[in-house]
Parts: sequence; C-alpha cells; structure tokens
Amino acid sequence: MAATIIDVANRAGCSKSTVSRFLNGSTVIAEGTRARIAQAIDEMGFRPSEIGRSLKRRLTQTVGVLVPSLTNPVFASSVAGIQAQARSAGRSIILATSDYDPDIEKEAVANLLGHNVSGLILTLCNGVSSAALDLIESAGCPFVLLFNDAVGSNGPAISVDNEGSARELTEAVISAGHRRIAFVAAHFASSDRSRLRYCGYTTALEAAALPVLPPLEVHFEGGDTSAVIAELFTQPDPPTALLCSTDILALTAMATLRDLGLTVPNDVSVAGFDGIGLGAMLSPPLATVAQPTWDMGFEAMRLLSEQLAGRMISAPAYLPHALRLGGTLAVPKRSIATSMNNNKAGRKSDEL
Amino acid sequence: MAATIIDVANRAGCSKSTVSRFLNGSTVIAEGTRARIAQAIDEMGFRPSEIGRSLKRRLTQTVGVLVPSLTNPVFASSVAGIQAQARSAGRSIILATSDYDPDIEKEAVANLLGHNVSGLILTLCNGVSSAALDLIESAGCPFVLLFNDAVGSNGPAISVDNEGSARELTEAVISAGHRRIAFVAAHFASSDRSRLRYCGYTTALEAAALPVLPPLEVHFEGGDTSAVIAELFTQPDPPTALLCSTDILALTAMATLRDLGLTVPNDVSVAGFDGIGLGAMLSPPLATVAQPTWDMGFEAMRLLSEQLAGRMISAPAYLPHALRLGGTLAVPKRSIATSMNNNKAGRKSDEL
DNA sequence: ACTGTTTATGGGAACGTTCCCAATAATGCA
DNA sequence: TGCATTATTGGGAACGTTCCCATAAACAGT
Repeated sequence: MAATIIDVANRAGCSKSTVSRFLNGSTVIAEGTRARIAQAIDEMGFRPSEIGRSLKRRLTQTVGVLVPSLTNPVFASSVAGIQAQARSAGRSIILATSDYDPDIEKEAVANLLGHNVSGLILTLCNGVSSAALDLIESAGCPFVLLFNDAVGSNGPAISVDNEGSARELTEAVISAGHRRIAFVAAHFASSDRSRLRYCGYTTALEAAALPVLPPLEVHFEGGDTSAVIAELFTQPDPPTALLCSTDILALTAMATLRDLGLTVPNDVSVAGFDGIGLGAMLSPPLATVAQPTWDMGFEAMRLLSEQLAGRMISAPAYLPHALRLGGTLAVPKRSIATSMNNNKAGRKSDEL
Repeated sequence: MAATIIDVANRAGCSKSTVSRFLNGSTVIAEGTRARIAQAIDEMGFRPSEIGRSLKRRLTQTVGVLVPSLTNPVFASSVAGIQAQARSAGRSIILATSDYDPDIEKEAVANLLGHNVSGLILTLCNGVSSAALDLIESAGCPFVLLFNDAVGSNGPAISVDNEGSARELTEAVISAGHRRIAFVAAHFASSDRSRLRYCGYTTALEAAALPVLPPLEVHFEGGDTSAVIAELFTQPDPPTALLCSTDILALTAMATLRDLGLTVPNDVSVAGFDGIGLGAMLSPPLATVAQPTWDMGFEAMRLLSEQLAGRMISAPAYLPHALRLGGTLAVPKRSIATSMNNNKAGRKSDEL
C-alpha cells in the first residue's frame, strides 16, 4: 500500500497542508519542518498520486496521442518526438491507435477524453470532418492535428504541404522524362494525406498535359498491394514510373516488381512519400519526399503546450519537406530512345 | 465544463448512486429510471471521469509501458501488440521511453508509478538488476518484462532465447564455411539482449574451435557504427562474416560496407537480429533471427492481465524464434577456394 | 505594552466517483 | 390484514490531493 500525503504528514509531525506546500513549493517553509518532511518522504518512498492531484486540480499532466498505427515508422517517429517534448514539459502521454479505422478512431478519442487528458495530438483518417473531431470539439478539449493537412479547418495543425510536395515530386518525375506515371495510394477513406498527394500528382500531370491515371487504392497494411501492382505491370503499355503515397507502399511495390522480374530503376522508376530512415539505406536509395517526422511530433507537442498555457494558435503550420531524388528514380529507357529533348532533364534528375 | 454524474442524476431525477449503478450495471434498475438516465447521459454527452473513478476504486485501467525507443521497429511493433491486447481488455496505456539510458529509465518508471498504473510492461536496459526494477518491486506493482531475457529472475517475462538463437545463427554461419566472424553489438550497458547474443556467438565459436573476436560495442542510435565497421574492414585479414546484434545495426553496417566498395554477400556476409519487416523486403533479404515482436507485446499484455486477475505467473516465457538464412548470408569466397569439405554445408546455406 | 504585519501552519471543503448502509415501496404468503 | 422479503433508491463517507481561510506565533514600529 503506497504511502499518502497524510502518512508523510504524520511522520514529519505536521499537517498534510504543509506537506502539500512542500511538494508544490508554493510558500516558504521553516527549515526544520522542511527537513523532516524531506526525510519522511525519502524514508517512506512517498510519491504524490497523480490521480488525487489531477482530480482536485481538474487538469491532468497527460496528453492523449492518437495515431493510425505504430508499425508505420512515420508515426512511430512522430510519437517519439511527441514523447521527447512531453517529457521535458513534465507531461505523460496516453497512446491510442486507430488502425486507420474511423470507428475505432472515434471510440479511442472518447476513451482518451474520459481520461481527462489536458489535450490531444491526433492523426485522423480525415482531418476535415470526422466523428472523433466532433467529440473533441464538443468536449472543448484542446488539440493539435498532426500530418492531417487540415487546410480548410481553423484548428492548429502540424503538417507538410502534401499536395504541393506531391506536385513537386511529380514534376521531377516528368522532367526526368517519364510520360506514363501511375499512382498507388492508401485508401482515401483512411488517409487524407493519400488523397491530397494524389491531387498534387494530378495537378502536375494536367499542367504538363500528360495522362492522369486513376488512383490505385490499396489497403494500408493489407496484402492487396502486390496483386494490384502485378496487374498494373502485366497490362500492355505499363507505366514507366510508379508513385506511391507512402514509402512503405513503395517498398512493397519494389518487392513485387522484383518478383515480376523488373528492375528498379532500370525498368521502372519508383518514388514514395515520407522519407523513412530505412529508405535511405537501400541500394539504390528510395526516391521520396522526406518529411521531418520526429520534428513534427515534437513541434505538435510544443504547440499543444502553448495552447494549454493560454496562447491560442489557430493556423495550421507546414514544416518543410525535402525531395530526395535519384536512386530509384531515373530516366526511363523508352523516353531516351524516343525523345531527344528529354535528355537534358533526364540527366539532371539522374545526378540528383 | 464536462457534465458530472450529479448533473446526470439531477436531469434524470434520481440520485448519483443510481446513475453509478446504471453505469456499472451492478444491480437491476427500474425500466423508467433506466431510460431517463440513458437519455440524460446521451443529451449531456456525459462520460464518467476515469480520474474520479480510479481514485475511489484505487486502481486504474491504465498500464505503463516503457521501451527504449520507438524508432526501432522492434519496439514499435511490440507496443502495437500491447496496444491491441490492451484495448480488447478495456485498458489504456501510458507510454514512456528510456532512450537506452538507465537514469531516464528509472525516472520514467517513477513517473509511471505516480500515475497509479495497475501494472507495467517494460523493456529495461538490464532485466536482472536495475534501479527501476527496485522501485517497482518496492511499490509492489505487478509487471511483465518484455525482451529482457531475465533468466535469473523469478518475475514474469516474455522473451526469446537470445543466447540460444544467437548460437544457432552463428552455427549456421560457421557451417556456411565462415571462419572469421565478427560481432557488432549495441553497448552491453544499454541492452542485455546484446550481451546475451554475444554470449551465444562465443559459445558457438568456441565449440567449433574458431577464434572469438571481442565485441565491437557501438552506441545504439549514434553515428559511431560506420566508423567502427570501416576500421574493421580496412584492417588486414578482415572477417568474412559480420553478425550484428540488431537488424538496424545490420542495415547500417551494410550501407557502410557498400560505401567501402564491398558487396554483400559476395565479399562479406551479414546477419542481424530481430527480423524487422523491412529486412525481408530488401534484395537480397537480410539474414536474421526473427522474433515475433507483435505477438510478444500482445502476450506480455495478456500475461499482465492474468496477473492482475490474481493468477500469479512467475516463470519467464520464451516465444519461438526463426532463423532466416540465405540472402545476405552466403558461402565465403575464400572458404570455398581453400577448403573442400565446406562445400556441402556452404551450398546448403546458400539455398536457404 | 499594544497594535499591525508578516511568517508558518492547521482545518476543512472540494474534485467525481464508488459502495456500504439504510430507507422506502412493492410484493408474496399465510 | 399483517409480516417477511424483495426490488429500488437515497445518503454519505471515502479515495489523495489542492487550496482557501483561519489561527497562532513572532516580529516590527511607535
């Protein structure tokens, strides 16, 4: 049975109020009393109950964190960033995962709210409209969206410019000489990032007057990716470049292509999104749009702290992304053969 | 301001006791009352405070989880498993990370205990003796160790047989024909797994009367790995095989070897530990000892639930590991040239 | 010595819930 | 009808803390 503040008070020969003051350093305490309390705490291994404390104070030192999955290193890394900042702010985090499922997401949020978290950091399936978000807003709980590119909303959010960066990446692929570019995407319903990235892709292609292919939507961690890709590349006139809405998807795609006897980037170029650490270790390294995932988590937590301190922030903030070209993204063979004026752009991309 | 149970009682025209009974389903409630309460709860969006509840009950529905890092997919995956089982048991998890630092570890555990967690799941730097463990035991808080191969202790633990599997892996490397085998390890002080795996390595080598090289200890997520490996392979008579105490380390090693102009597995074989998902996607796939990380987390949480339900479990449990050979592990060139009787073993390994 | 002010401490209500104990109303049975 | 039993419900203490208010002691200034 853990010691309570009253046990400490009895042992130190003072009242619980004085011990409480000692713990919170609110007022001056006589040197003798102070020493006795310190000794009593030490001897009994007393540690104030966070429960009793937060019941009275009506606010906890915990924040709720909801991400779709921890198996995706993007989210794992962002949670690590959140955790780091939370610790330095003396807060703890309650972790929940949604498995990319809006229903689980809602239930998880309800659960977090029941824990009286002082705030929430969330990566939602859809950052613009979701039952979970309604719940949070009706509870009046401060929150920060993470990765959700909530352009329309007025809530605080930390993200990268998903649409813009996808456009840039697609432009790079185009200027490398590719003309038939496919897009594999996680189901739009479970990831607004996926949808926005596809939008960037279409924008770039339309601007270049190139054919826009419909998105190949796959389940995030399901096994349907390989089948979809295999079908795509056994059709006549397959694409020369494959964009994937996440790095994980890109790696799966590359494994499938290998099984089909195609080499990357010789036969087909591949690029992903996220910039997970292992992508850079591959040979050739995975072309991607790198986002500062750890920093994003860290910054989200900092933003939430600001909010909790009363400083209201309401504009979504974009952190800088970085294109990592080269590696799995190269000049297409057919393009070189058929079109002279792509050479320059192609070589340039090759060097990046 | 969130509604309390009293607000609900007032609105439903009954006492808080009745509402409490409604919430916990402890006794029968008159149909009319039941309906009014349900309606009031619904209208006010009431959600019972986990804080008030756990203060009174003197037990929380939260468990503390401590892992060294989330950036390592091994731990991220195990936390995902913990999370899955926790949700189905109606529990929440408070997450903390130690960064492989025993001091942070202790502080984090103290913090978790302050949250009155009903139990703890921990991956400690050292599962046999640690200040954090002392803290937990003196608090009498139920716990399950995860990944810590706490053979000596009598507490419940979920692990794989680190030493045995390392021995098996080393034996496989030996029978592939390797004679000079080096071992890169995460610092023993921050990972008992690392030490045990090295022990398995030495056992296998000694049994085969081969030279045991001292461990090359590196910082886990530090940048010193490349330098250490580069030095090793620029010395005369470098090893033909490199065992790494984790897959992450192995991937870093392979990138370094590539930079040195060495190819894997042609010039040097590499094997890791853990069996992270991305290792299998590489070409060639990373040879490794795969552990069921997700299942281990799931099982650890299940074990903790058992314990909380009063069924005492005290023996550490090993989950099965699996050797994934082939890929980055092949027959050494020199060995084939110099020794006939290795051919058979070598070819066998090549096929795996 | 008397008042006013500071310094150090104690007492008790409150936070939102559970749960024991009582109290009332309703029912069953002789 | 009377009494025992059951079905519902209400009241209040308790969980461990904080924090407002009160109190006592010490001290300074006249």
